[in-house]
Order: sequence, then C-alpha cells, then structure tokens
Amino acid sequence: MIKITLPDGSSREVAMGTTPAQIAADIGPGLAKAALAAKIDGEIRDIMRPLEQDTELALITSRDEEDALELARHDYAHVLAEAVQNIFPGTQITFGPSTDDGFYYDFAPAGDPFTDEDLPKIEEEMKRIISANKPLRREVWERDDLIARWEKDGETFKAEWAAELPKGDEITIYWSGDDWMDMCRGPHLASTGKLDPKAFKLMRVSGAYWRGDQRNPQLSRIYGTGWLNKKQLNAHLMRLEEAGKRDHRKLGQEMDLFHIQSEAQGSIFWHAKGFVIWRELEAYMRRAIDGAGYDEIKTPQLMDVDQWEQSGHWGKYSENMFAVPDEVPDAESDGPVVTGTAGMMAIKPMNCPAHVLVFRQGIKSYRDLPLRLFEHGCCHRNEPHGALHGLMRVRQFTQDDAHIFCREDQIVEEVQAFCALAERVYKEMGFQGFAIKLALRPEKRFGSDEDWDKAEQELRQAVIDAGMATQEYGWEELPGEGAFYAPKLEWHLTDAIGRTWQVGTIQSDRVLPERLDASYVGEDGGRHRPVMLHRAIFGSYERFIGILIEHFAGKMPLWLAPTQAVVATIVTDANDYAEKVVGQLKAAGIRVEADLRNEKINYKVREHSVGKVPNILVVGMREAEEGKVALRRLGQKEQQFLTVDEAVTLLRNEALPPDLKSAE
RNA sequence: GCUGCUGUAGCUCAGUGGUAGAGCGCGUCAUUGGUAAUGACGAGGUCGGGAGUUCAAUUCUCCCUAGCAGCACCA
Repeated sequence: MIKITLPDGSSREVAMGTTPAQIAADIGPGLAKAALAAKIDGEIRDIMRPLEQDTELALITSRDEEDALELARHDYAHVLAEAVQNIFPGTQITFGPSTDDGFYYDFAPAGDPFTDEDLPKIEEEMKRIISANKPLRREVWERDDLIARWEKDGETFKAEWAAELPKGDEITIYWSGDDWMDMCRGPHLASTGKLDPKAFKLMRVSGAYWRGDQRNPQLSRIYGTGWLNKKQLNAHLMRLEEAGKRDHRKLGQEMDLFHIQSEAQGSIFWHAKGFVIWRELEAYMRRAIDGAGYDEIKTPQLMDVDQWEQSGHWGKYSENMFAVPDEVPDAESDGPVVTGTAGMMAIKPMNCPAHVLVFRQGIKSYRDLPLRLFEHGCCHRNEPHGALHGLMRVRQFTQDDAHIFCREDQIVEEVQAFCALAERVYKEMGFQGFAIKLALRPEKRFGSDEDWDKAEQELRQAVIDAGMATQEYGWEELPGEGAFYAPKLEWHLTDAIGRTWQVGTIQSDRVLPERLDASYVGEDGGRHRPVMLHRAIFGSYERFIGILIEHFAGKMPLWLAPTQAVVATIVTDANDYAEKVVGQLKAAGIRVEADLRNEKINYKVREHSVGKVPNILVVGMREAEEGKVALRRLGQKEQQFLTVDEAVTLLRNEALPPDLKSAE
C-alpha cells in the first residue's frame, strides 16, 4: 500500500500501481470526468500512469487553466501530426511543441511543402481523430529499439534525434490508439476525446529549419491555435482581430502618417502628419536629456572603412553595413562604378565609434566624467529582406542614442539614474508597465571573461540597488542575448493589449574604449580607460512611433495627435467666423484645420471621428452670433458650449506635453 | 536569406483565354443642412516587370521584383 496526500490535506491508502484516474473515480464521478492529468509532487503526469510510492497528488482539471492549456496544446500538436501522416503518407514527423497560444508541428513532406489549402482537410482529419476518442498510452522503450523502429518507418529525423540521446537510455513514446506513435516526454491527456474539436484552428503554414538552424534542411511547419473550449478560441480570434485593427502600417496609411515604397524598401517616407509625432517626441527627448546632464552632438554618416575596422564593426558586423566607394560615379559608362582603386567608406550602423572620437578630442580629466554624449543619430543597417516590417524593422532609423563615459566607480550610479529616467519617460508616454531584463554574454563576442563578469555584475547590481530586480518589474536574465561588445539591460514595454516591445537598453562596454584608445587623466596623474555606457530609451524613433500607434490604436494623446482639432461649419455663412476661430487656435499653438466644405455636419463629424481627430469644434450661425464653439470630443456624443477664449485655454493646456504639464 | 501566399483605379476588393468592374475617395452641379455617410453626373487602370505557350494572355507556364505570414537574423 502507498499513501496519497490530497491538496485538502486528507490522505488515503491505496494499492501500489493505482492510477490517479482511479483515485479521481473513487472521490467522485464528476471529478473522474473532469480530471485531465495529475500533479505528483509538483510534476505533471499522465492520469493513467500508475503511482509507485507515497506522494502528494493534485488532480488537474480545466480550472487549472495554465496546466490544462499546456496539456491540451501538446495533444493538439500530436493530433495534428497524426492527421497529417494519415492524409499525406510518407510525410516525416519531427518536432511539435505547444506555444503561447497554441501549437505547431514541423514536418518533412514527401513532396511539396504544405499550403494554406491543405489546412481545412487536415482540420477535418484532426476532428475525426478527436471524435474517435483514441486512448493515449505511454510506453517506455529502449533507445536502440526505438532508433530501429524509426529507421524502419523511414523517419530519419526522429531516428537522428533518438540517436543523440544517451546510449542505453529509456525513452518514452505515446501511442494514439494502436496505430500511431510519437516519441515524447509527455505528459498527455488520457485520450484524444478530452480535447474539444471546436476549440482549435489551424492558422498558417511556414518554413522552419530543422533544429532552428539555417544550415539544416527546411521543414514545413503548420501552426494552430488551441484552447479548452470554443469560447476561449473565439476570444483569441477576437484578440487577433483587435491587434490587426491596430496595425501601424494600416493606420499609418489611413491617417496619412507615412509610406514605404519599393524604391527605398525598409526606409520611411514621413508625411507631414506623421512627422508631427516625431517632432513632438524629439522635442520631448531634448528636454529630458538636457535636464539629465547630457550634451547633444552630431557625428558623420560616412566614415572610412579603416575606422570601422579599428572599432571592430567591420569584422563582426559588416554583413549588415552599407559601404560605398569613395569615388565619383562615371555616368557615361555602363559598367560597374567601382574601379577597385578607390577607398571604401561605410555608412554608420551605430553611433558609438564616432562618439569615442568626439571624446578623444582634447585631453579629458577625471573631473570631466561622467561625460554624457547624446545624438539623434541616423543609422543604416542592411537588414535581411525578410526581416523588414513597417516601422518596426527598417534599414534607416534614428536613435535617441547616448554614450556615457565614466569611471569604474560611477557605473552603478549612472545605470541607476538611467533606470529612473527610462521609467519616467515610459510612464509619461502613456505606458503602464514594463519589464527589465539582463541580456548576458553571447557566443560571438569581444573582450575577456573577467570583463564580462564585471560588466554583467555591474548592471545586475544597479538594478538590484534601484529596487527594480523584482517580479513587479519582470526582472529576468537572458543568457546569450547580449551584444557582441557588452551585456545589456533591456526595457520591454507592455502595450494596451498586453503585447510586449523591447525598446530601451543600457550596456556597459570596456571593449570599444580599449579598441579606440579612449583615456582620461586620473587623480593620480596617470592615464585610465573610461567605461562606456551605451544607452537609448525610445530605441529608434521609427519603431517607437510604430509602438505608440499600436498602443493607442491611432488615437494619440492630444500632445502627439497630428491634427489636434478641426473647426467644422454647419452652414457656409459661418465660414468667416470659423476662419477666425482657427486663427486664434493656431496662434495658441494648436494644430487645427478648418473644414468649410459644402457637406452636412453629420458627414463632417463622421469623417473626422473616423480620422481620429481628438476635438471637433462645430460652428453654425448660433455660435457665430454668440462668439462660441460647440466642442465635441472624439468618441463622445455630448458637446460643451464654450467661448472661443475658453476653448483656446482648455485645448492649450490639454495639449501640453506630459513633462511640461507635470511641471506646472 | 529560406518556405508559403499575394500583387487589378488613390484606398478596399470582385472578375474573365477574346485588352475590365464595384464601393469609398476625387472632380462638377444641385442642395445651406445642427453632431458618425444628401443626391445626380463625371474623370480615373500598359490588370507589378520580363519571357514563353496560344490566332489571342490581365487570366495558363517560367523567371524577376515587391508586399504579407512564419523561419533564420536583430548591433
């Protein structure tokens, strides 16, 4: 007999080899039906797997949503694989885990990769397998037997994988009924019928590399989203639709903010309305850095390749750099412009080397430190074509970039000050939450391990000292994700619909000052190396504006709204008055337009509401006679009747940037 | 860069082996209306580019190119 302790503290004696399912049935038929798996001493296990010793046992039902979803999605992935092999004999299975909202499975098809048209019939087959309620049975195999089995079945990927497991290992496999099996650690539900055939949907196909490595064969991946019931699935599909409505590329076009065209792929044509947002952010950032003791500089776009060789970028980063020959093109000739005799210049992908060159001008004393050099630096990076994405991933972008040159003993203090500045900026931009993460040394890197140890510890310590290394701030360390020259702290913003975006960063770097020979004179009269802190808060203006558009769904806060108000007339007789009102608002710095078109007021209100104009000032003859306006706020039906002076004062105050507002 | 899908009017999209259509937008006219679409008329397209098959290609095939989704990449 073994002793089973239940979550309520009660315990019972059962025979060795009793399954959690039997215990559930013993407790009650309702639970027996609802139980999906068992948590044994904190580890999730199959409900049909016999118990072999005294344990603490909790039964998992759909109420334990996180665990239940994980189980279901894992099972959906297996059902997907089984369905695909039924419909497309000869397809090899490889790997298929659960994801944040569903599951996928990577296949090696016998013929062409799958297409979207294949998805409906695969879905049908999955539904059939689920409805057949096939039992999922765990079995332990000896490694070599399994390899032999996979080879016999022509499953070369599976065989390769199994062969890499330690020799003599026992490997678990799961049977679906008696006719299909996959190698899997588990756990699984007791049978396919525990899944809801209406709670999943296959979403798309894509390519994916075997083991995620570009050098390996490309497999055909099928993605699905999977849930516990239809209601959850529909809610998820609604969320996707909501995210689609916020797409900054769509809103950017609708709101006439910017465009991209193939002649300059990956670079943004900012329209007047979009660039207003940029200008407001830039002015805001200048006020912020001025107040935080930075000096703004401007450095060259083009530098000799020699300089990039010295900084190390040419060696580690040249595949992402644009280089041009220092040569006058010959417009007459048809052939290549480059003669091979000219020197090469490279367009900057980063601002840091140029900032070191500014630092190196003149002799710096320890008294000059920390020296905080800021630049709105326009960088170009030759990103892979497939990576380009609206404003989020571009080839030309402008950073709010700065490099803080400081002494060793100033690092923690500077990082902490930056943490505070970043927090303030994100809050003022209208984000409620963010997470801070520490990206640790990558494989491909410069510098000694001791320097990396030190650099990582400094960043870690600063966040701990700032009291931000907590769950509340989403504190987490990410091995292998650092830059090639330094570890980095990353700020991840959470937007209005719960998505996260990596924006700000600070990195502590000893490599570049060394390579470019930056030094200062210390108290002792000797030369010392400064440490360089690379940092940005927005990251890039392009991307940050994209994030803002998606976060606010285009309804920008008033200070950022491209058009802050429209004065719309009801009758043409009110046109002169409307022009006068517009003039007064403009004089107060409000971005306002007149709508004097020969259209009905309904039409004008609708158009500007759809256009996300935050304030519509309606004027007819009544307002003209009384010197008033009828103010209608975006999304509201009620109006306020105000004198023009009142409206000007109100809007002017509301339109103040957040940093100026809070200063009042 | 890899895999799949897509490219038709300014925008969103329909359509066909015999050189094209809708809605919105735009223009003109009528209308002067009180808070989410007034009506009529009109202009507007080398159907992404190139090659091939065909009597004939926007439609079928191939190549290129760009966009989209994912993968890889992301200082």
